[in-house]
Amino acid sequence: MKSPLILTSAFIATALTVVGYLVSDQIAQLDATSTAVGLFIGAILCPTIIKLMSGSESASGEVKTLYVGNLPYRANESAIRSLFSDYGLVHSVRLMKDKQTGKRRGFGFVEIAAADAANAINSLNDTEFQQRTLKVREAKERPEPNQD
DNA sequence: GTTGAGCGTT
Repeated sequence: MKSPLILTSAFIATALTVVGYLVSDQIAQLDATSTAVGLFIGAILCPTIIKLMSGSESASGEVKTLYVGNLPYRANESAIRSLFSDYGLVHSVRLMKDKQTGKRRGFGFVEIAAADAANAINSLNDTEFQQRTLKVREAKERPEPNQD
């Protein structure tokens, strides 16, 4: 999962070196060919870098954010992830904690595949989890684009 | 170490 980041960093470093070399070459010679090559590489690098940066999530498909409330304080993210993994492909789990005390506030957000989101909600909402009734709904705020 | 309606940070 972290290999693409390393490859991307190495790629960007190499790209910056090439661009810097071409710019220096342009300043030294003011050659039209090196200018064209620099512009060509720049035109190739920009979309590539942007695609590498934003393509890490769109490659796994649509992801929907779910709100999970009434969680037991003893519950951890691993248990929630394991619970939702039985009904859909879980992308990430975030249990919100108080920024001042660091204690758990009893609710969190689960990013799951949009195709399995409704299934997870209907299957886990108002169900018992560690002696507590879960509240599973769609997240009100901070949705990802492409929701139309 | 406690509590119990709610919608959030890199």
